[in-house]
Amino acid sequence: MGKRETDSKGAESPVRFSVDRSSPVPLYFQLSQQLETAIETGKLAPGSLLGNEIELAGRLGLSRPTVRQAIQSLVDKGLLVRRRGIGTQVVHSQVKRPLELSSLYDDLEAAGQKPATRVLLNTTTEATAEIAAALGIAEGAEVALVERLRFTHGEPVAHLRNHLPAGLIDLSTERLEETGLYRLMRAAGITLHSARQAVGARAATVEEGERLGEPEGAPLLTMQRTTFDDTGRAVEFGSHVYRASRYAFEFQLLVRP
Amino acid sequence: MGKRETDSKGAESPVRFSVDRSSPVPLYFQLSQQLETAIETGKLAPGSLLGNEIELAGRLGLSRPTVRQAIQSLVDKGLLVRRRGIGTQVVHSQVKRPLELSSLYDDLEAAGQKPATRVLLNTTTEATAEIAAALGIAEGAEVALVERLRFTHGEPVAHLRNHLPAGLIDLSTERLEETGLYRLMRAAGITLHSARQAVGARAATVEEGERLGEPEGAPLLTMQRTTFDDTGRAVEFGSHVYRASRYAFEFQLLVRP
DNA sequence: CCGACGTGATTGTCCGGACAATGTGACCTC
DNA sequence: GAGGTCACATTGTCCGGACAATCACGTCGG
Repeated sequence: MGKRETDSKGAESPVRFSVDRSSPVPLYFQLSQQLETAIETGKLAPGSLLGNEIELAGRLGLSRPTVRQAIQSLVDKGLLVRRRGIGTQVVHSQVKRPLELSSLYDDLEAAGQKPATRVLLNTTTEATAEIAAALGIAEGAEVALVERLRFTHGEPVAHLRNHLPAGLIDLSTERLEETGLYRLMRAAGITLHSARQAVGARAATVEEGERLGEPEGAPLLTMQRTTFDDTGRAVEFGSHVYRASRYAFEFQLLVRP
Repeated sequence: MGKRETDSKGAESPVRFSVDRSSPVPLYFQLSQQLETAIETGKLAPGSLLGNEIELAGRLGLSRPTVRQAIQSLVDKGLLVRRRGIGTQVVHSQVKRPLELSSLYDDLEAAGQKPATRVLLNTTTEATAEIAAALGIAEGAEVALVERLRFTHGEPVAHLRNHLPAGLIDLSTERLEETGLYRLMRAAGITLHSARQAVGARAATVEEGERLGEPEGAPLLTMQRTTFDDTGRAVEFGSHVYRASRYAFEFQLLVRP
């Protein structure tokens, strides 16, 4: 298919933006949200120019740095591309989410599935050497241990095993069956910052097969993840197993030059 | 007057930074690189404060916006955390790479392995419906097709199959055996922008097992990836298979609030 | 003794301007 | 007509300043 599209550059600012100076929401954020909405709804066509920053600033009654800040945030999101001497263009690829640190629960819910959780285990134990190393605590220290089965449409999808430092949050089995672990942590005031992940595959053991409804030797997706909050403290270590026949990781990622 | 004696912040600047105004390298970038180096080498200890922006600007002979720009770039990388009223802290978790869009070749090379490539196929073919949809071209259109085996230490690690729009770059078999595909594309002036990936697992077929030295039914990691350049054009569709016993995806990701 | 309050420190937001670097397109020369 | 040259448009970088928002901590009052 031809890449060339009708370069109708005549369409000058079909979209009207405005900011509310009495709002506590930062001006650049108001603008970036309006821009993002216009892009997502197609009001700003892919490939179209955005109009130069100075004129845009003048039209909105903002300064150029403020407009630049708004634009930059969308460039960081991958929605816009700046070209010196040309202007700022709307990227016309299907950018969705640049791989958020989301729980499986959120993933499934976003995919329109209705996730359910069965808590198999909710207790405390002593950290093994592996767990202690991942969480940065002493071997033998007390840690919370949660094992869950995650279902969609009544079918098991994954077996989730999580270790958390003792006393970090209150893990009620009821709430664990209602929502995802990350939501509970965020609700407890923990600000997640980064995670280190490893994704691999292996054959199912007999026990794993029984739990997940797969035969022995069936391929399973594995993920191990250590999550850190913004102080650098490890707040969670997860060791998860997914049915490869039912689940795959899908994500979008951006290039940061 | 009741001057404050608790001047604890004064002892917080053991590192000296400097900028070269005659260099064509932007000042904020010079500073951010020096900061990054200081963090990586441990000269700036994890958890330590950075000294407030105004003082830092004055010490370097820069303006505060410039210093802020340098700091912000490292905050975006996950190396620093800003706290209003407190200061800017060095994160003390082991941040490595926030999941770049890298080729397997670069991954292996960075891991200290010595990757080798054998080109199995380097030709053109007609796009199937799946390929056409992934690349956004017409079904039956001509596409380049490359199949490679990737080795480390003489052992096969992955089987890579790539489809590219016809005529995008010149795919010489020799260069494909020397380096990775992404490097060739970048060298051809293509600026990679984003990619959509799916990672899953499945059991090896007989043929796959023979190619990779695994028995039939062995678990394999699979990845499908469509890569886009900054105009939104799809430049590559890859369908890859990795030996799960020899390879796993490892990466770090950041939370973008 | 303990909580409310204020104060200082620091980052967050915003402004207006200046010049540099870069890519496009028209113009000019050969 | 082909190719190089130059003006123009646009983003990139940088400055100096101003005020607001937020957090830690010491002080004061109950």
